[in-house]
Amino acid sequence: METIGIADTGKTHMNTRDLQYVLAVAEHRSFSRAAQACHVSQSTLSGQIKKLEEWLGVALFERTNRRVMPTEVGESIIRSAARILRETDQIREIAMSAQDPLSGRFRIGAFPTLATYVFSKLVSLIKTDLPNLRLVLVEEKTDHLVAMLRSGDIDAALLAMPVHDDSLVCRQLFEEPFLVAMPTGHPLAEEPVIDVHRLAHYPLLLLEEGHCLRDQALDVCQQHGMRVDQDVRATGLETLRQMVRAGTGITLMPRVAVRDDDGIIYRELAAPAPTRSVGLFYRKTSAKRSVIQRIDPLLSRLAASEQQAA
Amino acid sequence: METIGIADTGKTHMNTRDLQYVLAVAEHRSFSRAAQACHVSQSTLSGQIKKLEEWLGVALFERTNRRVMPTEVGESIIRSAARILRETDQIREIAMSAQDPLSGRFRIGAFPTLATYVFSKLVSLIKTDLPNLRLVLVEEKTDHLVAMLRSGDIDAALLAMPVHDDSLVCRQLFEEPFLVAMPTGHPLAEEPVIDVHRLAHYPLLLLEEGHCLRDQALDVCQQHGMRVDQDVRATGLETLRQMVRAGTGITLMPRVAVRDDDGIIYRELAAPAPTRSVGLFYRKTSAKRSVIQRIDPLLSRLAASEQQAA
DNA sequence: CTTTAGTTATCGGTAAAATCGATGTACAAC
DNA sequence: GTTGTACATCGATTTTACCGATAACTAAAG
Repeated sequence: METIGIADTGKTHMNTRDLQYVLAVAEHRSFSRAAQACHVSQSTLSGQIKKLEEWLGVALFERTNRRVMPTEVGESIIRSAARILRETDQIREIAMSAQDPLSGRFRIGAFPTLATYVFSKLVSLIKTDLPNLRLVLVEEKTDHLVAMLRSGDIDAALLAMPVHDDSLVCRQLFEEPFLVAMPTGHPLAEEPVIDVHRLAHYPLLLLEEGHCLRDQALDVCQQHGMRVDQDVRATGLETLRQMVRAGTGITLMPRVAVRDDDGIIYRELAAPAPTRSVGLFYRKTSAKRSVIQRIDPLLSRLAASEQQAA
Repeated sequence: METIGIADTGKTHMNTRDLQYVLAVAEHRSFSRAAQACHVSQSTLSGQIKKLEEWLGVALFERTNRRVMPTEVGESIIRSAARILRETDQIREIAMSAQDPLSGRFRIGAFPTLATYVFSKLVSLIKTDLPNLRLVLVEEKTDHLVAMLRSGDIDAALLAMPVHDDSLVCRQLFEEPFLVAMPTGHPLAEEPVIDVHRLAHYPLLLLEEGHCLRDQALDVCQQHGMRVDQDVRATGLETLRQMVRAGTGITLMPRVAVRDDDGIIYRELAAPAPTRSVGLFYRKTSAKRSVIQRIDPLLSRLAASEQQAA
């Protein structure tokens, strides 16, 4: 029969197997040899090719008993089929190389007053322990990070606890005390350890709205009846540090941000010292849990070294 | 379960249907809506995606009850899947547009002493009647054309009959008488119609080996005891014509090649005049039979106009 | 002309896969 | 809690792919 007109074969979709059959026939120029190559019976291969041809409404091959050759359309379609099979191979390759989740991309976020001090160390730890992991670092304020976590824009985030979001789970990493930062010559600098109540006399400099460090500091203030310098809103922790050095006031500073610094004196607070708790957050459903499980101990080591440095 | 490790799902091949499922989920960000869009039940779609994921060994989507989002690998694979579906669409388009065989490529051959005189007319006929047909013309000697026909390098050929090849079929087009071509002033020119036996006195100029016109002329010679000028072997019909004009000798010329020509006189041969029969040859199994059936009448008209011109 | 060896096409039965509908399970909102 | 809504799972059914045997055909050899 001529292959004009559309036969309803009930077939709805193409199968890569069929395309391989087609390519095999095109290559071997024989149904039976192609069938051997595909490890199916000749009848199966003939039948499948026939169905495909009926579905397409065109003959892919011109059959002689001595020879099988592609038709003109067949040639075009064979080229397309080859492209498709290359692409399916690529899918398998993508999947294969992703079998090892440690060689993928991992997007992790941290809020600004932590990110600066943690990311560089995190990067060097990851580089040695998980060299194939492509790390993407995101420094955003906490609210934004939570939104990104939920929408899948990042895989994990270092956040100050607590964060109330049922779709997320958390592993606590370290508890970090706040220290008092003051300019050299400040009256409080005379004591090696400062009782929180002493701070009531000195209005605290804070970061602008939205920074969780601001909220944490505000918490401390409210608990101990401290005052806040309402006129100053620093945009970043380093700016805040400069202000302290310039004698504008004093502030609370998380320990990660503490460093030897001309013009500034850091003093611990007396127990029970106010702290902030940092945890690693990720979606309960995250597909990257295996990566997270590997990163977790690294972060713990990082946390331990922080404690030790103090 | 984590998607690490290779699960043997018995699955062997990818189906475009599955890829459409994947794309639908990626688009609708929901299994149930995707299922609706694909006109299958949600259970089917879930099951198929799951099987695909197991086969690939990676999760394509991260599922929450409120949200479905592609994993990192998922994104890559979704892009590949989109490319594959585009390509399968193209296959269908190729097949569709080939439904009309009259818009394809048609490769036709003719032997040299015919091609020159027939192809130009054939082209103009096709251009008006089958404007979408892309015509490829091949001028080769008969043996080569037969080989090309058999191997599928051309779809049809105009050949001098008979051609003995069981894989080919033939439709006779026209029977073409040979005329005698001689220089002006030749003794034979005095008669309006020449009896074949008169030619015995004048050795015939012939084409070189391999040309079917040579074989045809040799046949005529043997049948009527004519002689051949063994020293001359023209490489083409126009060369032969120049030789005749130069007075080198006389020759037989098929009527298609006859034209008003200074220095040459053509004379018909007395009945039963020797002829050559030209037919259209194509493979029994040719996928282009529908095109051939449309070209056939055009060739007949061409043949008729030849007869009439005489 | 008959035989033989090689090809593709076809048929019936069987194994496997896709599908459906119903149900299970988890989560979020109220 | 309760309800609503999502995805996962299960068993029965339909559809599909597959095989083996065989038919139909061709080319070449006897």
